[in-house]
Amino acid sequence: MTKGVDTKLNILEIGLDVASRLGLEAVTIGDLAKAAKMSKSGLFAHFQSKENLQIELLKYAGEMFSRIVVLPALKTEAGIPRIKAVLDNWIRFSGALTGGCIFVTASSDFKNRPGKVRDFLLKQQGGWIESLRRIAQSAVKEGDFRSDTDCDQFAFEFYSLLLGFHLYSTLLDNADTQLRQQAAFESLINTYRQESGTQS
Amino acid sequence: MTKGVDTKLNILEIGLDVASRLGLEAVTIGDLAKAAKMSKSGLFAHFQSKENLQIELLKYAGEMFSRIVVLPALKTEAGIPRIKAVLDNWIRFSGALTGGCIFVTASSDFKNRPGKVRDFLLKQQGGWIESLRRIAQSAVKEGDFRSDTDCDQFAFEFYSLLLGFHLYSTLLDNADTQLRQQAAFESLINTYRQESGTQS
DNA sequence: GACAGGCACGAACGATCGTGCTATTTATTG
DNA sequence: CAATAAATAGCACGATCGTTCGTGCCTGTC
Repeated sequence: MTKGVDTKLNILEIGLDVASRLGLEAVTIGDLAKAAKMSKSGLFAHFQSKENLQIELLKYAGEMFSRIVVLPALKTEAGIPRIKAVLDNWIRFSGALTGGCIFVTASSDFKNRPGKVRDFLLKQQGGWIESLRRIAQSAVKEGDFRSDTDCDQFAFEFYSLLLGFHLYSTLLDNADTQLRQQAAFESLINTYRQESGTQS
Repeated sequence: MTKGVDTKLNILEIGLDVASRLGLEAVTIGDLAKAAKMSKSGLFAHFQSKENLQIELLKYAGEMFSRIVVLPALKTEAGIPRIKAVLDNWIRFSGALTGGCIFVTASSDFKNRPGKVRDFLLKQQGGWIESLRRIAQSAVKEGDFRSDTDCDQFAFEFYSLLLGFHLYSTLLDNADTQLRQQAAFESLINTYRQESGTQS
């Protein structure tokens, strides 16, 4: 029973990279089998359909996302430090895949492709935005953000910056992107910052 | 000579919508032919390859983009009003296609697909960002933006907001997205605004 | 009324798509 | 080591992919 699991994880690992590059819909059973050095049917047997494979890829990526981005951030001091941690972790997660964050790619891919994959992706994205909202809220409670902060608005603006970073760093290979992202983040934080104590 | 051109424009019009929904790579000659009520071969004859079709779609979309987004903005009063015009026009352009802005979709689709299509898209995206930079620069000259403004940085942050809006409005069907976008835009503008005269 | 060119069509190509079946090999267990 | 179960491979399927080719229909010119 243990051999199958290993193989499956290997497939998912490889598939994740392919999906991040070419898109979740463009992942082909044949290509994936070739990349995993397996036969088409041997690989296919692990999933029961392509749709299932796509969902399992998203699930696998979701666990990776929690492990790398969310959970470590929650162990970081609440408030602005935690938000900074989310940013750094997200960039690390996105950089770990050849084609960048698979959720961004998949969102573009499935925005108009109804079905179980889209439904699953929507749930994941909803959870992610909700996480951002909660982290902003903890920053309010901590006194780092102003008490009248619209946390959903913050989530929107923060995620937007990530999307901008993602496009710049995957499509255009602009060398300054990291610096731009850094500057934009600090500017965003300053917009929400509670003006107590020293201020630059 | 005029019949062929008409047909071709019709194909491009339909293809643009399909490409905005499913992605530029997922546009299938067969599907497109069905949508245009033509035979596969009849449609194919207008282009000489799929790659060519994709490039012509981008070119067609680029002209539409200039006509709807950029040119009208340049006729608007320079400075913040012009920037606001770009924003409004972009949202209108994006909303005119079922799947949103085709360049955002295509960027995700071709970020790791080397070839002529990607090269062409890159040139277009470079031009667009350059336009944003220039418009920001004119806002500096007009005295609306501070004189130490990093115009490329503004372009990055502005485009990021558009990407955020795009994802929220195509994938998630959040009702508040338009308001979020509006608030984020004003917040962004205030970050760059020259503090001369009255200020809210 | 013969002729030309532009335009669209149907049929067919090799390749590949996702997905079943049936063996055969490989692991696990008694 | 034998028995059993799990994992993989081989092969074939109908459908569709991008592309080519030959043919016929229009429309206008001499």
